[in-house]
Amino acid sequence: MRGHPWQRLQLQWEGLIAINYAARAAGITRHMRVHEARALCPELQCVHVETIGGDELVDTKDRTKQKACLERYRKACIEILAVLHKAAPQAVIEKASIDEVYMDVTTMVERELRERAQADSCREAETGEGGAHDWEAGGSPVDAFSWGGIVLGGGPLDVGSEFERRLSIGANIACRLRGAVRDQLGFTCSAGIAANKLLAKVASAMNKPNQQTIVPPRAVDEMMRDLPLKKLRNFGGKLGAELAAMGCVTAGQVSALPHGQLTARFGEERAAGIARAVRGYSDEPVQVKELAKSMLAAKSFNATSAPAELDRWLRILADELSHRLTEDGLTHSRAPRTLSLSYRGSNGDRSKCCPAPRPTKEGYTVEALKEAGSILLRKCHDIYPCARLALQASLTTPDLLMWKPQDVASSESLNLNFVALLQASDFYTLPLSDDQGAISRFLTSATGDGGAALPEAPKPKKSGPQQPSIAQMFKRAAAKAPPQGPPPDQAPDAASAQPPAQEASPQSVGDRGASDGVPSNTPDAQAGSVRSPGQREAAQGNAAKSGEGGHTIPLAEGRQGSQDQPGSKSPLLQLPNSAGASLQRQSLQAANDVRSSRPASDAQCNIADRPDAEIAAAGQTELGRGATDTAGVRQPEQSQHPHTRDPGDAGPPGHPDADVAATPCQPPGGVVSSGPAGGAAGAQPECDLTSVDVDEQKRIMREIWLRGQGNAGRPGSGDVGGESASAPAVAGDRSAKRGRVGTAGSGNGAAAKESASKQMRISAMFKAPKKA
DNA sequence: ACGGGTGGAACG
DNA sequence: TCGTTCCAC
Repeated sequence: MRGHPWQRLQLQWEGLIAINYAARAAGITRHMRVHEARALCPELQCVHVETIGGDELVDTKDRTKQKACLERYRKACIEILAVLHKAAPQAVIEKASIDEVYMDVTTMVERELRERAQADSCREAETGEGGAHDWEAGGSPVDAFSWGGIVLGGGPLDVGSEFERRLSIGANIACRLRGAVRDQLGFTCSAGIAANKLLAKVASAMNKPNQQTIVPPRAVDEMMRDLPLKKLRNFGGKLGAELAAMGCVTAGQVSALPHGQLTARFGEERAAGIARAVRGYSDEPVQVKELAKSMLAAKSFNATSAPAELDRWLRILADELSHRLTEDGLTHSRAPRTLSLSYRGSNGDRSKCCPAPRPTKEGYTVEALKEAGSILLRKCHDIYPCARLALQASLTTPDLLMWKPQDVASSESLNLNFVALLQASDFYTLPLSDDQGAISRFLTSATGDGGAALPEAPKPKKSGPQQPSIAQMFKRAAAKAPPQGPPPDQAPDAASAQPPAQEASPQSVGDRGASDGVPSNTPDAQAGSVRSPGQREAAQGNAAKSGEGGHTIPLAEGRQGSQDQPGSKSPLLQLPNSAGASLQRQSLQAANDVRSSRPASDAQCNIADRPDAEIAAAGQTELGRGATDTAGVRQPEQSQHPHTRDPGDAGPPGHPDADVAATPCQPPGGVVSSGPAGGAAGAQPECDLTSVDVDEQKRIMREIWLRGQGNAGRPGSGDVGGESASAPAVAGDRSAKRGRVGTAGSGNGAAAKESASKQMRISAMFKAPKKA
């Protein structure tokens, strides 16, 4: 609703689906009909969700002909994530929903703590005065208390408590983040700052429009006592109903239940989980999560038994899905694994699924998907009368990356986690633009051919000499961009000379949209603007050479003369986000998977609600990490009620407090490290694609991708270290950067093996989905 | 008139 | 491991 009168609400068909706070104050609620709402507020303006299908020229939203399209909100979500990444480069970010994120800002908090300590000791040395930081005077880089937020249990925060000092820094961060989102995108949000995700989420909802709430551990008991159970995540459904049947409406009431009653009803394990949750304890880690694992296009309609009707809807669903899938493939280098058709038929909701069809050289066409859907549909014998159809694809995880968890900077010393939940309820009331968006355009311009908007696919031609190498493609593209691109004669050959050091490009392609405060709505810019933490780190490490927005990846094809010589430079491509981004994102995911098996404390932010979303954050001490903590910070606070810990002395079975070997955190040499080794490993890019037109970048990425797909079916193609230009190397590990791409040759055997195996997985990714 | 998406657990 | 259903949000 940015820039629009508060009266505007969002409408879907006849019902209101997003109600801003001003309208709520007027008594308008969700699901109200327009005329009902207007009775309460005559000047009310409603905006319909964007739709696809039907006749686009007739502006009337027709439920019987069109389906809602949420693309705008997915894009906005990506924009928000990009802003958060930029504003909090070290944070672990978990996208919890389209308008919520959790952020673990532990490392940022600890860095701040270290800097303050350092400043203190400097001052002490200079002035001879005491070194204690003057928290209240705000002499720190960031004044701890100017942006705090609402402190539960009564403020201000206690500067005598280390934990509360951490919370205050977390609150500063949350506040800065909210400001960045608001300034750059126009969305307001709320936040909760607490010791774990559970508390942060609850807190973020406590003071709603555009505020943030801090939960010091001392306030938890009171906070939980009267908290309605439904406000607790996972307690809103059946579980909540069962507990209600046992006479419990608040979390406190459940806490007060006799021990045996819970276990009798739910069993030992589940009861323990419930008991912990209602007391505000949680050790669920914040996990790097930004990529959707599945995609769904669905439509409900009046029950019909006409096959042609279903066929028509199926086409519309396939159309939407095909474009989303193609876009996803291009930006994240992955493909759908399964395709499933869900329907509401005579026996209720059912589904059928099959391996996803492989993309043709047109990418994912409407036809391919629709055909697959039709086949599934024929297997549904109880489908008529049908009142709903949904086409869903599960996506492969691009496990391109095999970084060890310890390679990932953000996995270091987690003593305090923060989660930011970004909720933009106003999200759903974004004004419509004149531009209907890419998907609509596809539909209107090419009814029978959803691929019309895609560029002409190059003939895959068996890897003949006439097919330009990937390196050549990029080189040519770069050469075609004279204004910014390096002179053609300076773009070195893939196998020979080293390029001159790249100047840091002022801005990545992906940054352009958000950095100037003008939200960009083009798919290209959007896709490019997301950056994983890992990618950011890599970008920082190589900033001087690579340019901030690009990601350097080694080129797989062709022989590389000096592959195994230490310090030799492998030819590298400078890609704008896309493939490189997913690489590192995955590695972080892997790291987090590991981390989740040990005790981790978390904190969380919660950004919610448009005209004002909100951020919640939580902080807490981590248990189970000892002297190996790389930060060297020993937490004295464990007795101070870190809320990831169980109330009792002895943790219940499976409690994370159990001994867990601490994983020493090593800098990811060559990837994140900026030291000599890392610097050497970071070979110069062959050409800087950030200077190339975005469309051209996409076209190339698409070609690479399709090439890989095309090879998939051919036996023997796409092999590791092959000479063919089939599978592009998309790798970011150290050994690859040393030029060991695709070979299992000399040098460190293990490293070579690792590299080879990685290469294999990369190739596999470009092949057909399993069991195609 | 609870529509349109997501993610995850459980189960055969 | 796969296909399917159910659940929660």
